[in-house]
Amino acid sequence: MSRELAKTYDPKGMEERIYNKWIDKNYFHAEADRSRKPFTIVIPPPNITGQLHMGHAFDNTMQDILIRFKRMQGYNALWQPGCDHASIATEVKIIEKLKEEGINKEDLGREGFLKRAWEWKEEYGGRIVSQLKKLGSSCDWERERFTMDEGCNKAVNEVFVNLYNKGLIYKGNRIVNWCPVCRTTISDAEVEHEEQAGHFWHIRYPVAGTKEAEAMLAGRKCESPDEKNYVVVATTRPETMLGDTALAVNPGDERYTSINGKTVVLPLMNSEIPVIADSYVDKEFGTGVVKITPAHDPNDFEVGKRHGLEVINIMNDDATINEKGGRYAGMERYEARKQVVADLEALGLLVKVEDHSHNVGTHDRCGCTIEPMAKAQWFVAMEKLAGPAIEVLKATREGRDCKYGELRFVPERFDKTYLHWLEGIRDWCISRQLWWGHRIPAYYCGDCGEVTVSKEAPSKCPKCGSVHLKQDEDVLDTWFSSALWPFSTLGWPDKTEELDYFYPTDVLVTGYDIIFFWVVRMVFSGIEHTGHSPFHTVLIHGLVRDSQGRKMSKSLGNGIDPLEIIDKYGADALRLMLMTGNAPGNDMRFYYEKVEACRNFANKVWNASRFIMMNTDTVTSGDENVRITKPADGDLEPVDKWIISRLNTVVRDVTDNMEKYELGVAVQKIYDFIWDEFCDWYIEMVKPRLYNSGNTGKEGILQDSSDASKPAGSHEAKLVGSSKNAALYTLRSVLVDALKLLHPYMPFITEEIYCALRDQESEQGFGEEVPAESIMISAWPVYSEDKEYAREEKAIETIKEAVRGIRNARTGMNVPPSRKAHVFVVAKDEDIKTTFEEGRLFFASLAYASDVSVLLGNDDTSEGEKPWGDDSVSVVIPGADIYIPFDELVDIKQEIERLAKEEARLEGELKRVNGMLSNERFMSKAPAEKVAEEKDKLAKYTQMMEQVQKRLSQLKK
RNA sequence: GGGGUCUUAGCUCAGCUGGGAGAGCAUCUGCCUUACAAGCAGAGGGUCAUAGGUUCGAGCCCUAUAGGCCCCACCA
Repeated sequence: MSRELAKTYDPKGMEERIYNKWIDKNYFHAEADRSRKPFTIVIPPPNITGQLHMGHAFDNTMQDILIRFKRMQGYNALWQPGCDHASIATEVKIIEKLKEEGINKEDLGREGFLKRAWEWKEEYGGRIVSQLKKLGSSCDWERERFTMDEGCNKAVNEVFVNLYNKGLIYKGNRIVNWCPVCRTTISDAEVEHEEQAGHFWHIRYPVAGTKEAEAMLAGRKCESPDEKNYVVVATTRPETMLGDTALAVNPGDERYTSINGKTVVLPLMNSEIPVIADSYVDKEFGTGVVKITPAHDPNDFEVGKRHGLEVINIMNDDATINEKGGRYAGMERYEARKQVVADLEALGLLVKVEDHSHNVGTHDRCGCTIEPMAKAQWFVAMEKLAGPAIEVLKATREGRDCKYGELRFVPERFDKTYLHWLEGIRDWCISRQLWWGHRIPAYYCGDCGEVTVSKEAPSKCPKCGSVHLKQDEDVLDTWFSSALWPFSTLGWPDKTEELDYFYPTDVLVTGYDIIFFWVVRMVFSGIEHTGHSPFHTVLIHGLVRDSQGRKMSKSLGNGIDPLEIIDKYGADALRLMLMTGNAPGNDMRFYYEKVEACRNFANKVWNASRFIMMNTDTVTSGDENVRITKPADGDLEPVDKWIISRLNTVVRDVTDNMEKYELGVAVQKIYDFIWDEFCDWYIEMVKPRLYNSGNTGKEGILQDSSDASKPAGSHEAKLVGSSKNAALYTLRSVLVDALKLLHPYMPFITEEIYCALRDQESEQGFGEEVPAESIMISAWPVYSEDKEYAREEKAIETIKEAVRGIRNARTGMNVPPSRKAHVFVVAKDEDIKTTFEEGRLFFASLAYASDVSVLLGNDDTSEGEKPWGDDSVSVVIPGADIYIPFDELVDIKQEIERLAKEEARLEGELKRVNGMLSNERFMSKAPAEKVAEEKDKLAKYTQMMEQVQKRLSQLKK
């Protein structure tokens, strides 16, 4: 029974059916198994709030390709899936949804809110997973995890307590990035800097005790002021002066030695503040005097610490001015700025306003301008953790052994990004003023104030015994739990079999935009808690942009939904499109034309397979005993050996490329092999053998046989004519291997065809001893020296050259394919003659020949007798002259022109080759191989040149 | 301010450790050749940004320049 393929490739319905089969068969599942080598990838957990976008499609296609490739190579491949709770992103969405219902989160209270959040998770958490399935992702769904599940929470608490006890987590009052919209702190990595046009306000601060100060305190302009009694400060943020606690000058700045140590009166606030000297101040910049606002600037904070200055936070959490800001209290920060400037001007204290562009920090999520504020928060001390994370990469790069394992980036250039970030890293603020997330396991005693950090909630204060304990209200940065993902998902901190077997994992696949957020943190966490880098390779990819090169974004509305593409073109086409034609780590653009091209390729594969199956059917159907069998080497024709040899090379190269993560290059080779070599050449070459009954002197019809190649112990089998059998067997076996190479990229169509081939009743002709029940668990093809046929490769190349030459000449003269002609091949030697004789049948068909005569050419004798006649088109290829008598169709003038063009081309080649070979330095310094190669070319071109010139002289007579 | 990256055919991009410039799309010319018109056979089209250097040999390595993009950075 054979299963027929539909006429046109149509992924609809097929993909889902196949995916369900894979799930049913449990192919994606991996168990720890000491007898096999593991290969592990942990998925970058998508946010539960997320919808599959092109970035996910790109990222997960790459992972699936690697996993499927390794699985077929025999590795015990685990792709560990799961989702991220995405603390702030999710909380924001839930708040939005509540808002629609007219509820705000405080109404619900913490517990009520969390209940809603978990409901949300249940509702949307599965959506992204089902979308990943549509893409074909072969994740081990039985092992699906969530960054906020019980196990991950256990890991988080373990790590927090552990780091706290080591002094690597601490609570401190420091400047943090405060988002006034989200009302929470964020980490440095979440701040985006953007250049903004702003101003430089030059402000006078009067020296205390002067008449200028008196006037200001009295609330009026000073009449005829003495500039010497003012200190002028330039600032970009005048409103922060409300919290100034000093002015600072450089200790070496002679302009200001006289006022150093004196006090000035802070305008508007009318408090006295000192002028201090600190080397932080740059003499060259601005006026050389800096206002110091320790509560709202990280540098000022440091200066303040050095000089024991008061830290006055003048803002509320929503960035309005608080009661410390005097009469500006209640104003929004930019409104306050306006008012402050106006008031200064009224007091005659504004010297000038300059245009000035400066960097402003914004929150990457909401875009709001970050307010630096001094706050008591939890931090991870980074210096000690960063060291090993730097070392493991450097050691790997320098080829040194490292006790933490290995770590490399592909492409390599990203290790600079990684190192640079780590080398300049500052402590990581991990507490967030949110509810959705891992709550900080710190407990405060209501009586003695003792802080207890503990995995389990303590029942009483360990210091005073009080039971009035209150857990910290804050939750952890979402990346704190993601950082543990490679090992928390495998059971850590428990010593599980999975952890022992699958960890450290192998490859991490992610976009370059996630290196700081996630990769860095996984590496130092992995090393700190497990002693190993969590993976040896980080495969980095770029962004998928729209056709104009813009980032896909919601606000632009230029996003393309991968699910729509899958629906229309199939997941295979989308996957191929994402993997093709772009270099590792580079961004790519999305074009519908590209997807279409990939869909067309799928159709090509589909139809080639259909062709092969149809031809198998015509031979085997109607007679149960007819089988396609593995041909003896002697039954293979040169074309068969040629394609087998070519495939063999492709197998080697593709495997090599994939092992080096060159996925785009690899698939290009598969594509070219299938389309150009297999479909456009091999199938065409083999057609005459399939269609004609009598060919090449070998048996072409069904016959009884007692051939030894008959499968042992089989029933009375009939063999197909051996040439036809060899052709069909080769077609099928090459197709199967090509499908296998393609499978990681296009899993669905390759599975569909593989199974159809398998079902077709001709198992011995399948191409492998025992076909697997699914291509995804079949064995990856391996290169074999036995499959190299150098002689046949060369022979077929020669024929291809002849065919191309003939087609070219015919097109040049506008000869339609229907106009067949006798083709005379005059071979220069026996080898070439044999080549054409052996290939006569398909050569004739490809060259539109009515008949082919192959002669052994002898330059001297061929002069007289010319069976092809004078009015012939001639084609010169290495090793042979080809003549096609077209009589009335041949325009001698045109023919001369064509040959003259060829002569000119050869002349150029000869000039180049001769130039190289006459260059003494080339001859002495270039490798012998290269020199020999050039000598061969010289011989080839010389011969061709002679042929062309001879023919030209004949024609010109 | 530091770092990275790009500049190759009309468009979008490949080109792996240096050894005769490629693909897809687009354009032009023929073909409904019984797997495929989502196809087949051909064709045109590129001083590989510019200038130096290393080398027998450079799209590829080095330096500088111009332009584009990205990331990082506490000069108020």
